[in-house]
Amino acid sequence: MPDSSRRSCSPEFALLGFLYLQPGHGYDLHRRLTAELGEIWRVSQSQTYNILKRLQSQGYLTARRVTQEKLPAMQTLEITPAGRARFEAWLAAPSGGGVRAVRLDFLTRLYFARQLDPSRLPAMLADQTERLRQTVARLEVRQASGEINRLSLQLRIRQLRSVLEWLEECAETFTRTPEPEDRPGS
Amino acid sequence: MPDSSRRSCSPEFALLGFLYLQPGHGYDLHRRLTAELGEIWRVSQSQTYNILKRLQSQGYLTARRVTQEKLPAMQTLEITPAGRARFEAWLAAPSGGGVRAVRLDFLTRLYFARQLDPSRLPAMLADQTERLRQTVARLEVRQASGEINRLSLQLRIRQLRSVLEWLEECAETFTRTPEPEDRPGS
DNA sequence: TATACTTACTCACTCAGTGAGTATATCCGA
DNA sequence: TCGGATATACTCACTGAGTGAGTAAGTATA
Repeated sequence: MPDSSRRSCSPEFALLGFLYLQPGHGYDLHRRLTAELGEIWRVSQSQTYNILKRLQSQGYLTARRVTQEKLPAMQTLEITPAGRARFEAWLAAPSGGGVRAVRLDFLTRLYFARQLDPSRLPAMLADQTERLRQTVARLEVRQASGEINRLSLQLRIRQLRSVLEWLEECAETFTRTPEPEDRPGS
Repeated sequence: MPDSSRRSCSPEFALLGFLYLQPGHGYDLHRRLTAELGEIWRVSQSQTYNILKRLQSQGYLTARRVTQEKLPAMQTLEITPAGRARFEAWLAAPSGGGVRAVRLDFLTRLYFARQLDPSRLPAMLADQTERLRQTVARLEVRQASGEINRLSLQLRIRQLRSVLEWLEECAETFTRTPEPEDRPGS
């Protein structure tokens, strides 16, 4: 794994989540991913297929070939019980305490929690805030050797603080609009 | 490539840069990387070797086997003219306008520019600031569909703004201490 | 009638990254 | 003195991230 606390560095849980909500096929899942979470995950079509293939080989999805009248044949993907369990575990577990984890993992969890269990949103936001505070505290006492390492550390701390501010704004947004209106697939 | 503007998503230029300054071998380069730029690049030893092997296969480095009296044999790596050119081009070219580019690419360039041509530092900082301002401006007019995409966009803008603040602090640091005292390899 | 787009996917490739393993030498304490 | 920890210096096999081009059909458009 690249740097730190990478539970999911690819949109695998987003894809799993779409299929948790309803079955679908690769082409469509890619479109939904870019439409619904395009500011979070920027993946190519082939990469989407790569991930789906892996999820399938790991037993989280099953595929069924469907021939269509006029359009090319497609593989309808369905989530397995193992896949459902995996997704639920992911959704319930906290995200990491880094910037990246918030930008990717946490935001994706927000997206699904909003649709599946909006009552958990305040707790999720509070937990994440706490986690980030801990990370900041840890970095603040850390000493780096050399000017560049010090600057890098300062940058990371600043970044984390701005995530904390953003989380406050987030909390506001969700208390203002407790019910999601723009449900996907409608 | 993962998300956006990834000129160098691995410490290849840092390694090339170390060898630009003086020849060395893999083990030592990895140690220097973690010591000098450990807050920027967090790579395993084997990954360092992977990158070095690639640089070698691309003709930017040459290796020479050296047998030692008591210690294991090692490969001394030397930069080629093509490698020097590549490094110089990288050092002179601007970094991307994203957070990641600053955290990785730009900071690494700062590290080397400080040693090789400190007079360019103010210009580098100014250029990078300008680039980031442009990115912010671009994102501010962009509209995202859906609450989550909007939140993600707001987060990115906040992140960029905090990088801008950090750049100001950076400029201060470098005007206060124009001469680097902690040169490596001394 | 040509051509360009949409649907739906496949393939071959490079790069990122890890974790364990190998082999030798030195140091340090019981 | 003997055994274990640590340092030097790499290697290997593996999974996963990511791209870009290609394929093959139907459908709209000019």
